[in-house]
Amino acid sequence: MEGPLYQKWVDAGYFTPAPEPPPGAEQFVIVLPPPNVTGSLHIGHALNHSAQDVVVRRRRMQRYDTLWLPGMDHAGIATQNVVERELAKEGLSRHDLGREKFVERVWEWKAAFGGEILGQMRRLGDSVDWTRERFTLDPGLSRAVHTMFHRLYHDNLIYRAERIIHWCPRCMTALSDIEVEHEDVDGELISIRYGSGDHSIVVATTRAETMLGDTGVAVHPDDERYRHLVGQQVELPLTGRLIPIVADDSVDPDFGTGAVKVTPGHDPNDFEIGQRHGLPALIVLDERGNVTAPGPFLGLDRFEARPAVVAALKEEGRIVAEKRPYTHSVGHCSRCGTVVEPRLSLQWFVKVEPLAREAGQAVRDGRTKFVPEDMARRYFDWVDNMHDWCISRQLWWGHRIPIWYGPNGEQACPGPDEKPPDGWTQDVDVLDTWFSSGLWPFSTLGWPEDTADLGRFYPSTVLITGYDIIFFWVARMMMFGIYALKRPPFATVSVTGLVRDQGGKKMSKSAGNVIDPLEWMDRYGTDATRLTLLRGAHPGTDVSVSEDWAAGSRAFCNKLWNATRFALLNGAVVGELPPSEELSTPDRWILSRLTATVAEVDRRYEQFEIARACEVLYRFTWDELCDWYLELAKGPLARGGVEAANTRLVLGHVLDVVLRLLHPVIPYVTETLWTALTGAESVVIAPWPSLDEGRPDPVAESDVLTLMRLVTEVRRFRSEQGVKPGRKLAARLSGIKGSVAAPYEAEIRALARLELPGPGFSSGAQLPVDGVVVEIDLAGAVDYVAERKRLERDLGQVVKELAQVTAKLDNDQFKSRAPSEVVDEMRARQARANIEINRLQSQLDGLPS
RNA sequence: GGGCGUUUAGCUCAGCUGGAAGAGCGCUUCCCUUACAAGGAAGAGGUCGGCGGUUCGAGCCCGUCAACGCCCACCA
Repeated sequence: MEGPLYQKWVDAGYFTPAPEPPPGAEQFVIVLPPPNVTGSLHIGHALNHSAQDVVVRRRRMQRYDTLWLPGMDHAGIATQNVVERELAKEGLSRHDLGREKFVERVWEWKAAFGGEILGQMRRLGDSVDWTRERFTLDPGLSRAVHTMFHRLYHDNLIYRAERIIHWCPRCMTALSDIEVEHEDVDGELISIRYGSGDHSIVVATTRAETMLGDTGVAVHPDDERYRHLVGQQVELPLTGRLIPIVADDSVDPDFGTGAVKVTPGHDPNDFEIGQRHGLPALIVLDERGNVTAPGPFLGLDRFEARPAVVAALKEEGRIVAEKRPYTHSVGHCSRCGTVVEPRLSLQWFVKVEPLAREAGQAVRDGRTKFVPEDMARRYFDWVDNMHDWCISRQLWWGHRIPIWYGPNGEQACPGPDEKPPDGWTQDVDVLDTWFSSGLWPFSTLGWPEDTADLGRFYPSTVLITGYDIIFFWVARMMMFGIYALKRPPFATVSVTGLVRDQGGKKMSKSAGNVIDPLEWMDRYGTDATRLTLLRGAHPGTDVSVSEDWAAGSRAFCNKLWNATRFALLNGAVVGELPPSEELSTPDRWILSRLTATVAEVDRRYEQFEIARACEVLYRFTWDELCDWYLELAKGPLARGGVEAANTRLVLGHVLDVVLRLLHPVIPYVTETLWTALTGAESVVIAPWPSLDEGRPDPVAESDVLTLMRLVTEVRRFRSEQGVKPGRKLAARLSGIKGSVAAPYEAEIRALARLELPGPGFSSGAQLPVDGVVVEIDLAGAVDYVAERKRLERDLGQVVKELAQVTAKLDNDQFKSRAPSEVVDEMRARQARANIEINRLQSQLDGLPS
């Protein structure tokens, strides 16, 4: 039913806000983190989108002016890689096509295969406004990107400089810090002697090949071992070059030999040392990672060059100690896994400090709140320590940098409506994909134009996202939003955890523990999949999911289905409820429990405690509604008359309310059941339940508790005595007259399977409960076979324990106690066991055969 | 190297401001009772990671140790 229902909702326009904001309605806007155009729905999306959908659907039912805007990110490197791989199959590279043709090809790819995830979002039930779908490369959004760049440039917040950046030799582009993943790698620390005799110094390195680019050696200024060498020159092996020894505070005298080889062209620290001491930066690796230094290594790949350089050094007797295993952290390209190479290169940067300061301030002064609050700390860690952001990428897929260069080396940044001077050429690089993502909360609404949507829907109310992207994405939206519109882009950032497997491990393809939400939707249904994830979605904490949970969620949906079916078969209707005085105690009880449920569910939702809300609803529906109320309703329904009419109304009402409460979590099942129950158009646009729809009734609650205790006591007695569930017991309920349970004797008898006492009744067992005594005639009622089996089992257990007494004492006690004590203890245990055996045996003997 | 988090029943996890230990799954026993066997009824199972402290009272607060996990990072 899922597909047609979703289509019905879209066709009816439920997810699209009214053309004009309804008078008096407050806005509720949620920012969808735009998935990559190459993406496919994974379990993390499923959790995140479900959580967002819950919040949005509830607000919509509460009659907020609600917008959830969908769209996709062009995902620069990721997408370009996909298309490049496709071209490779045809034996082509992007250079064979040329820039224009290649970009065309990417657009064709997008039209044919991109955006698969949008269909998957429909499937998941995301109640997004498809009429406002956006893509980061749409003309409007590109205009926003250009405008933003233009403004930042003229505010001196964007600059171009030669810096050491992370370079991916496979993608052949610069990367920002966040596109690099650090991983511990086992390497070797190699000690090399530079210079000779008194004029020599030993340095340590893990990247031997970079020595080809060394232009100095640095030591700590206070290091006595090397003081005499500072200012001198040593010979760089294999090259014959002389390089100076400099003194620099950044050197740790306790690490390695206390002397550092300085490679300003390929190491960020070394670059800074080089700047301080006027050491030139040599580039010895090209953009593919091949050696460019003249000599025998020219053209070798960096990983071929490393052993080759070591071998050559060895031959010259330059390797001092044996190479030592050394674990250190190495950066990898987050897109392709290639080891990144630090490389000096001319790139564009955003000057982050002033923007990040504002972004931090907005959270510090409470304009934007984190839920849970602790998550703000992670955010501060990030915004307070951000480096300048490298935004240029040597790619073709993306927003081209809006800078033009003149014939004499001038540069200009015209605005989106200005023309660059004739004959000038545009920068060939594109912008980091996160640059446009950072504008998402307002570029999607028409900024920089002063559109109606922008006024109506900015800033947004809440952002719901996993903590894994707080840093790069959230921080960037905050910086840009505050810069462009003077207000942070959202009032609340609600953080969800990551989805993990049953062992709490992160899901990854290599670990083979990935759960595919699409497969779950096939096997358990979309609603069960959503419920499974949401039942674990405590704010900010990771969710461990498993098949068991999914099966449990499916069972819940099924339970709800069957309960509603039962209600409809018995004529449940939604209508005006009779006054409480006319209702039975169970009717008043369930209405009272409903009030409590509405109140608690609402409170939990309000605080993003979706898991708690689900739990409360689960408990109410299953334990109270199905296990007790439905059972208690069967009597009145069968008896007919006013009782039955009232019960039908109460049942219809309770289901009406509980289905509306559940709708945000399990939209499809609730839509089907609620429309069947009410005959109304759709639960999507039904009003959110209010407290008025329940009736608190402490007296009914306590009375029904008594009734439950009576039934449960009898059931326990039956179970313990081995009475078959099907067998009815003759019983007298003495003292029930005048008790609160009096009107429900019939219900109690039905639920506990008790018959009226007949002639010759004899009271064999008495169960006192709240002033009522249930007297049961045991004649012929007890299943002595079952009782005998039970006693025999217990007896066997005690005999076994007796046999183990000696062994247990050996293990546990013998060493630490005096032998006489041990013997005493053993005798005591044997005595206790024998008493128990005798007791059980005599009970067994006393049973009728 | 820095920061954060977790540790409660066999498994996965709740437990709000300290006031008599909870759920789901699994397990045991019985039951196809006309909404539901993807179900019903009744049970077993925990020294709340260790140690120390505060308190009339600690799963919850403080200290400390341990194990596990995550994030950040320009340690040659």
